[in-house]
Amino acid sequence: MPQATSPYHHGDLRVACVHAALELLEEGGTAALSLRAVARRAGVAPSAPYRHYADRDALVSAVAAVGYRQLADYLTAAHAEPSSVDDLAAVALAYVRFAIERPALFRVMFSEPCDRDSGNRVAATNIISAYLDSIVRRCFPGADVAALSTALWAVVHGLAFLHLDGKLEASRPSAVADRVHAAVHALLDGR
Amino acid sequence: MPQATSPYHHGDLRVACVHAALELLEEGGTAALSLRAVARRAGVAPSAPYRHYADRDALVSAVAAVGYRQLADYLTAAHAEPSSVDDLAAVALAYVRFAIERPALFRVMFSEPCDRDSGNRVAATNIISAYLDSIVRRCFPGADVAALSTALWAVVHGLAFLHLDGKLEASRPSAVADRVHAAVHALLDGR
DNA sequence: TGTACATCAGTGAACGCGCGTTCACTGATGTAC
DNA sequence: TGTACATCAGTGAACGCGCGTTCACTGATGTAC
Repeated sequence: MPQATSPYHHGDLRVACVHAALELLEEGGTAALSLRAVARRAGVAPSAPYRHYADRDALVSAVAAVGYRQLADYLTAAHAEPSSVDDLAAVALAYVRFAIERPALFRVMFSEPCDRDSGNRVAATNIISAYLDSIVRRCFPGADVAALSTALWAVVHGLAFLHLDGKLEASRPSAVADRVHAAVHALLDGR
Repeated sequence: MPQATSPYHHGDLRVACVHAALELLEEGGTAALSLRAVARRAGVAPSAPYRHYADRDALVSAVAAVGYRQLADYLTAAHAEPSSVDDLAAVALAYVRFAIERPALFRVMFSEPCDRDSGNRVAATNIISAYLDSIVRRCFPGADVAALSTALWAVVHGLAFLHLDGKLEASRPSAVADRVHAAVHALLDGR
């Protein structure tokens, strides 16, 4: 009895590799992400992934792209169409939470420029940019969209990294929530 | 004729290692920073650094600490006592420039929590926090210092990383300057 | 001032490791007749 | 419907690499008498 979806001969190693990579990141951090470990985890010879990915970087880029899509989903799940500063704070918190909950994936997504594999990664980044732009347009009509949108992305991105890197204490989720809430309000209230 | 300062027998390997590490980061990025490479660059046996650093992490922490001090100097050089939004934008730009000019060092400074070696790194981080707090107190009397200070750090830190990671185009210095300027003003004007 | 000794920074060889990547191969799948 | 063949996903052994760390050592320095 074959699996419902098995596009190729037997396993779909292409996506199995990405899943394996996500698991490895979750369990062992950035350092745990090697082509050999991925192959091992997928139950396959070390050379097998080369059928689907030109090299390590290609796999990493595929993983990053999946990460972007998941982040975008996470944000829109927090609020599809935020229209108040409080809504915005909720989205900001979602961004920071995503980073804290999946630190290694987050680091993979935001490390080194978008290699050559621009297509995949840049496109994924654009989804987030577009979402941000639409928020700014809705919440702050008349504002300089590009400037404010960049500024807001920077705020949440900075908060995410500062928590990730231990510059801001992140052990208690409520402390994180309070801090993000306070920061967003400090910047945007009365605007 | 002995060197002016040579605390130990001949070379001061302790600081030579840190200098070597800084050079390696500058030239080859984060990946180039290994204990063996540092020893090589310092013209010394691979095991020699172990006289001064317990392990690789200890060296990396020392490097990060130096980076923090340099960043603090860089910021105060941009403006010792910023008192207007424009002054603040200049400091923000200095922060971002530091990251762009020394990306590998910046990444070393802000990666992974402050290990055990808290002393050195946390102390260094605190210098930056204190500087920020003093700015906020001077520029925005009556504001929630902690919240606004965190928010501002997040903004500049986010801008730094987004440029570093290629999410914001950073090839033309003037584009970076304009963007940072616009972002800071978008957030703080009329405050 | 001169000798004997302790200290300890730096040596060099060796360890075991996991990595990325290559290569000739095998064996199941799908296609053409 | 059945056989012959091409395709190509996955195998497994091997390559060369640089890494972090250890260990017994050597040799220059500084100290005690």
